[in-house]
Amino acid sequence: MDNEKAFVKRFFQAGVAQPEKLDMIASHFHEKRIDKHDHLLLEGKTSQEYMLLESGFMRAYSLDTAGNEVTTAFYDAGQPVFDVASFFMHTPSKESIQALSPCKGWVITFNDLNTLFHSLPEFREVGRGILVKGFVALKLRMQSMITETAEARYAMLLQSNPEILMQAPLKHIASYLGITDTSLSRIRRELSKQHK
Amino acid sequence: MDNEKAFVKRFFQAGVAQPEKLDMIASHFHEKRIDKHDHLLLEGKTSQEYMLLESGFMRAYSLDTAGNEVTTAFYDAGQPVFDVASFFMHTPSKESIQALSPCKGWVITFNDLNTLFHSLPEFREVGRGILVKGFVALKLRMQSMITETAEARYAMLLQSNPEILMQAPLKHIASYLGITDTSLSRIRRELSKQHK
DNA sequence: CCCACTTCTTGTCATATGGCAAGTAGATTG
DNA sequence: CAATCTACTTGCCATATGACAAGAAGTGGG
Repeated sequence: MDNEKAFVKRFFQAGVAQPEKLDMIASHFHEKRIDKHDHLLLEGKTSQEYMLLESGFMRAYSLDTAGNEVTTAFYDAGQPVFDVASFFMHTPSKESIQALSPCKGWVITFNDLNTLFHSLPEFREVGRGILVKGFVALKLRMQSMITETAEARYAMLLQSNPEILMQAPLKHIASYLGITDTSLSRIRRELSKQHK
Repeated sequence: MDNEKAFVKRFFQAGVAQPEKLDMIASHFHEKRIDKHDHLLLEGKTSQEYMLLESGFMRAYSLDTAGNEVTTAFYDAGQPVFDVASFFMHTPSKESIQALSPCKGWVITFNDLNTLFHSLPEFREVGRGILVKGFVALKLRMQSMITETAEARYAMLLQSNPEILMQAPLKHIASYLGITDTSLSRIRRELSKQHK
C-alpha cells in the first residue's frame, strides 16, 4: 500500500535509509492537485502547507510598493514549494504561489512536519539541507543581480533553467530578472542577432 | 563559573528555558577575538566556526567575475556570524568575513553545534529560526533590489541600520546596495539637499 | 612629521534600462 | 465568428547609474 506515494519516498530516499522511516514520512503527506492559474498560497493568508511538487510548474510572486507583480521564484517538478517566512513563522504571507500549469504534488502540515522534524534525525538533516540550499541559491542570485547586467543574468538563466523560459510568460521572467518585459524583449532580440 | 559566557546564555535564553541546558550550550562555545581588518573566514577556506558576535562590527564580501569586492552582509553586535553555505555544506567558502572594528565573539564548531542540534529540541528551534530569519531578510533585500531605486534602498538602510552607515566605509555600503561608491556619494548629496 | 594610502567628492560622458504608446499576432470567450 | 484579451515587439525619449579621472581631505606607519 501507499505505493502511490512513491514520489514522496523517492524524495527522501537519499537522506533516509530505513524503509519503515520512509513509510512513516510518506504517511503524513497527502495528494494535492492545483489547476492552471490557481493558487497554493495567497498573499495575506498564513501558509499551512509544505508541498513537494511531483508534476507541473509554479511561480511565487508578490506586489511591490507600486502594485506591480514581481515574480520571486519558479518551481519545477521535483522541488519543495512553500513560503519560508509564512510557513515557519506562522505569519500572513507576503507572496502568492500560483500554478503555471496543472500541478500535482504532496502536502504536509506544519504540525506533521514538525513532528517528523523532532522525531527523525535524518528528516531534520534533509530539512536543513533544503533550507540551506535555498539560501545559497538566493545569495547567488543576489550577487548576480548586483554585479551582472540583465543580459548576462538572462543568458545564465537560459543555460541553467531552460525549462523556465519555455514555460513561463516573458513578463514573469522579466520581473524575476529584475527588469521590465520591454527590456527583456529587446535583450532577446540582441541575443538572437548574435546567434546568426 | 562560566559567568563570562553570560552573553552566550543570554542569546539562547528566549528559546531555552532550563539553566542546565543553557550551561550545556554555553560550554561548547569558546571566546574569540579578531583585530580590525582581520578575518573570521577567508574565501577558499572551509568554514569551521559559527560565531556569536558580542561586540564589534563585521562584514562579509566576495569577488565578482571582474574581481571587484562586493559586500554581501554587515554584522552588528548580538548577531550570529557565519557563511551558511560553507559551514553547513562543508564546502570552500565563496566569501570572506572580516572585522571592521575590533571584535569579540563566541565560536562553536560544526560538530559541537550538530551535537546540540540533535540532542536539544529547543536548540534546533532556535537554529532553524536563525536560518529562517536570514532567509526572509535576504528575500526582502532582493525584492527591494528589484523594485526600488538605489536612492530608496539607501534611505531605507539609513532608517533601519544607521549604525552601518556610521561605521562602514562608503564603498562597502555602495556595493552592498548594488551601486558604485561614486553613485552613492551623489545620492548622499541629493538627500542632504532635501534635508535643508 | 612626512609620505603613501585610503576615503570621499565631483566633473564629463557613455550606457543600460525604464516609461509610454502603438501595433501585430495568438488565444480565449461568449 | 466576432469581440476581447493577453503576449510580445518596437520606437522614441527620459533617467538612473556606471566608467574614468582628478582633486581634497583624512589616516596611518615609519
